[in-house]
Amino acid sequence: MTFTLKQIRYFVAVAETGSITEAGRRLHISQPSVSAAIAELEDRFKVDLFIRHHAQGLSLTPAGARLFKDARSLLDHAEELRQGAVGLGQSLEGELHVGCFQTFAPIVMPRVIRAFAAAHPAIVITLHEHHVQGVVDGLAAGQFELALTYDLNLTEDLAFEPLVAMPLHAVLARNHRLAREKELSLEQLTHYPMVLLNLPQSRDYFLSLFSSRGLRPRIAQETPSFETLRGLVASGDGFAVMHSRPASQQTLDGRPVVYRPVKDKIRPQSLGLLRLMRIRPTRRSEAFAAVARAELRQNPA
Amino acid sequence: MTFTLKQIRYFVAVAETGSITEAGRRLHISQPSVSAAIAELEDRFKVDLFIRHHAQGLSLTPAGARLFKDARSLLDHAEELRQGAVGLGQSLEGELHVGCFQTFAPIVMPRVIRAFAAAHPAIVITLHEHHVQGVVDGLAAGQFELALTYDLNLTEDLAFEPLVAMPLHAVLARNHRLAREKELSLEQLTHYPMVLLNLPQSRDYFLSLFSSRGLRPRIAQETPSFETLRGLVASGDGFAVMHSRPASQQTLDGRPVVYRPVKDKIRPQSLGLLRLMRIRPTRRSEAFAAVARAELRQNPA
DNA sequence: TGAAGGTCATAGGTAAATCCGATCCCGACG
DNA sequence: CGTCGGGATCGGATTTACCTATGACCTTCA
Repeated sequence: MTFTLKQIRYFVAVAETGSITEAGRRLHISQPSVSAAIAELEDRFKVDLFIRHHAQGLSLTPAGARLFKDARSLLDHAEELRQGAVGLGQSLEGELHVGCFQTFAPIVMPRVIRAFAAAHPAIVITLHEHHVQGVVDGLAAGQFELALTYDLNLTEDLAFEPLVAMPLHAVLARNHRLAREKELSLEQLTHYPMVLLNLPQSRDYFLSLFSSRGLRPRIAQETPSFETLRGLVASGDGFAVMHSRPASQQTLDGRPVVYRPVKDKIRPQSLGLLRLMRIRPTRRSEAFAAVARAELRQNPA
Repeated sequence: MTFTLKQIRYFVAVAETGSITEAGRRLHISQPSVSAAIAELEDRFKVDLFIRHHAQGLSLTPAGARLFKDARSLLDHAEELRQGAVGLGQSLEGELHVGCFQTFAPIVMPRVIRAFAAAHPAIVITLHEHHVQGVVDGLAAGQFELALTYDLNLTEDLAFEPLVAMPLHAVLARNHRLAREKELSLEQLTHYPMVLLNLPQSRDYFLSLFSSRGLRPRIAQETPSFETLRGLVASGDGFAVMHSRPASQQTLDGRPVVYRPVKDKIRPQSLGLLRLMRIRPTRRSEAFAAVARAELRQNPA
């Protein structure tokens, strides 16, 4: 049907050595094989590529000389692709796409990325922030090969490696009545209005924490934005509950919020590394996982 | 050892269709063949290129997506080479290298090339002028695949197609004593000084015309340049003998020369097309040969 | 909750391409 | 003229490519 890279390789070797026998030696292959490859190329292309000088090798025809240029460049191109392709899995250079649950992306990713950049300056990371299901979908769609997220919406073909246990906290304005308590119960909280994070999974999750205990908090506000949520809490619209707990106790508009542990027996949310079970990890993603482990285990958010 | 163009083709088809089965259909090939090709690529490169979604096709991993770009460009490159390669023999476009014996190159080539350019405007001709042996060597070395020359220095592996018989002429200044004669004999000429074309083959050839008849012309001047030769003749340095006979009777410096047939029985020199026996001609060189035949046969120099 | 249908992977058998050694052939060269 | 050097050809063995059939698994729909 069409020519072969191998034929092109043989052709280039012959053109370069001016001899089929010598080309065979160079390619660690027999002379008849090379001869056959050249003959087939000439047959396919309906052009004579070489002038045979009996008993003293061959030289290119004008047509052969033209093809020679193209052939070498094609071989170079193929070699480039091969280099790039093995690099795709092995090398610690190039790009790495990482997914992250959007709520704590601004909390943990800057630290992890900074540490990673220090360890692997040749890898450029692209961060993809999504809600929980979006992270899972992105993994499945191949948008990124590794993600930092909660152990939510997991399925059979996902491999989750927990890194940090994140217990539930209540978020309060510093002047909130309950801010005096060291710990809080969900029951206590329901006496006050609540501000709810409205993301596809989070919303149901947070509400279920209450409803499974027969509690029905009064929702004063909802917002899909984590920072807006903190702002609403700080300005007195109500309390909120969250697993992620930023270092800063200040909202973006400069007001103070406080975090108090929830004392109900609630399974801490697990922040960890998520990847597809069946996909073999690249060296880059392994490297990222190592950095994330070191960074988050020793120094959780 | 390394990957195959076919594997790349299969890979691209799968990436484009998002399905191994569909790619197989598109390639007119069975699904397991495609599956095997992909598996081998992933094995060679040690990277997973696709995420398998059971019962609903596959999608590219980030690594696969990177490779996809390179792969398509490599395929394009290969296709270009193929197009160019078949074009090398078949197409009436591109370049054609033609050799020509230098003495009559300025006489016949302009006409032939003009006619050829009219018939095949997409082919650009490169002219290589040499002495007779240089033309033969150039053919053998693949510098050009076709030449216009005399039937001299021919060997077994050269195919010569005579086009025009060129009888021997004497070249004289118009005021030369012998210019009055309609025809001349070599014997008559030897009474006057001779100007000799000094080219590797021509020199021996012209001298042998005389010596084989027991004549020894007196050489007044020698020159390797055809135009200089005519100039010397016109300015009275002597006569010359030649086979080629330009339309113009004027030398480059404007003086008149005349041509008179030589009446001795001398085999006319044959101007014709020369090519290598064993090399199959390209369509372009066939086209050139046709034009040269038409142009020179009907209207010899 | 099966059943049907679709997808990719694997297995086994066969056809084809690839490769090699031996040999032939043909100019070059002494 | 005989030898040599190198390309082409031949026949056979091995490897590769391909196909059909089948298995495993998932999705979808009744």
